[in-house]
Amino acid sequence: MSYSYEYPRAALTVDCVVFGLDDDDLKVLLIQRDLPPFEGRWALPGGFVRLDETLEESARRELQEETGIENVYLEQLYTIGDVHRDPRERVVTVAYYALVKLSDHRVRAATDARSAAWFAIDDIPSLAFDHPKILEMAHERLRGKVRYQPIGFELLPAKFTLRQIQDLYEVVLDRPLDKRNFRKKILSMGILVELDEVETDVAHRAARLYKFDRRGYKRLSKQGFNFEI
Amino acid sequence: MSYSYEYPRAALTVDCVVFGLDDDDLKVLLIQRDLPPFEGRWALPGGFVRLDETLEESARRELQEETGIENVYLEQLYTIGDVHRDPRERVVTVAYYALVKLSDHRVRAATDARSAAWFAIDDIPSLAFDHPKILEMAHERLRGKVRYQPIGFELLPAKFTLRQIQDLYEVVLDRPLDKRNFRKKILSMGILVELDEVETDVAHRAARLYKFDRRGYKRLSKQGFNFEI
DNA sequence: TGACATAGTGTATATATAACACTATTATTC
DNA sequence: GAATAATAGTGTTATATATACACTATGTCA
Repeated sequence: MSYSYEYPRAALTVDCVVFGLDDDDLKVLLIQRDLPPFEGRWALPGGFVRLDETLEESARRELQEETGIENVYLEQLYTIGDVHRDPRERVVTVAYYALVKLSDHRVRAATDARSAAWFAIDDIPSLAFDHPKILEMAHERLRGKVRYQPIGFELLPAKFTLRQIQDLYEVVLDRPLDKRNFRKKILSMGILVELDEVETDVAHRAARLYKFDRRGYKRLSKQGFNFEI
Repeated sequence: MSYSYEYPRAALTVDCVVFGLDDDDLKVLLIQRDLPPFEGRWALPGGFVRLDETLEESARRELQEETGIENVYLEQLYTIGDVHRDPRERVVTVAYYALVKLSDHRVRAATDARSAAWFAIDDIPSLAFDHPKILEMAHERLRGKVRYQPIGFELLPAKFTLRQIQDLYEVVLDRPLDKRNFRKKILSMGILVELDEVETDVAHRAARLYKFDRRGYKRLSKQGFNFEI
């Protein structure tokens, strides 16, 4: 079976930059290519867009097929259409990125990929295509995003400590934050609810638990507030 | 002549949201469609991506062909790929936006378009496809961008007054700004050079002229500084 | 020379950010 | 059960930034 068109068409793909939050490390999910071009090289998970799915659905499906990862919140990053970015033919790719909690997502390789694995952000192997550029872009966007939007609450358990949020921010921003200032700021935003519980099974003073107040969060997001930490 | 592929492919288009800065009005460039679907309806200028041009080159070419406008600085906005956004077949579009000085750009209609014209941002006719959504997105992005980057210096003449920049910002932000605070802020950024000249041919005290300091600007952009007005 | 139109200027207040160190609580160990 | 270890939790001060606000200066034109 083949499909004909009056004018030539570019192939359309999606690529995903999935950042994984380790306890104190930011990692990226890569797959090892099983087919030419760049056979054997590491690359961003991704693949061809089908006609019956939206771009985001494509990204989600490819991610699932190639790495086994599901249920992530993807955000569109950029569309790259340089004429010769793929040696075979014209390929335009829509890049997405996501931030997930690493421990929630055991990877497993599947179709089209020899294997999938997490790599520390500052120890990335040589990548296929223009994927280094895409990865760099996504990393920059992630760091930028943190500055004006609270991120990552979906990465925390339902109940969490303030220290856990701070760790999350420190990993993404890659710098230490002042505990008192951080707590002041994040509490003043009114998106956390203090619970009547503390953490258990720790060999030191137990920290208070909080939960995320989705309604307060939505109210703030609409106002386009600043989240300078 | 026809082109065949093993798998079906989406058509790939670009669409341009060009904002035009009038003296005290923000306008948008639209074309009237000359062909079905949506024949006769107003729409964003745009069209199919050719295989030998990048996405941005496509956008630039379509803009030139349909409206006669050239030499604008386009920025990628978003890629929209809803499955049924075009009634004919699957069409994925990469949207770009730009801000230009309206008086510099006389429009003239051309291929595929009955006519091209500027419309005030709050008086937009019913648009084809999902173009209302794209326009809304671009408008939001433009307003957001102003907040953290100095914009629009390329829209001013080589020598300009502080009042002219302030007008520009007031139009984009759609609210009045305090003259003293604005001047303080913009001068403190070190991207303007005070000239030894004043404007001429005005029926009142002449304002001092400034020019834009490109080097200072580049230095600042790299640091990702804030430009809250 | 007086009316007009816009240029140009400074201060006080409120708010946000940044820097900084000690006490409190709990589990564990001896 | 006292000492130790580990992290939780807490306020103040200094500095920088943002906001609000009104009058004088200078030129043109009638």
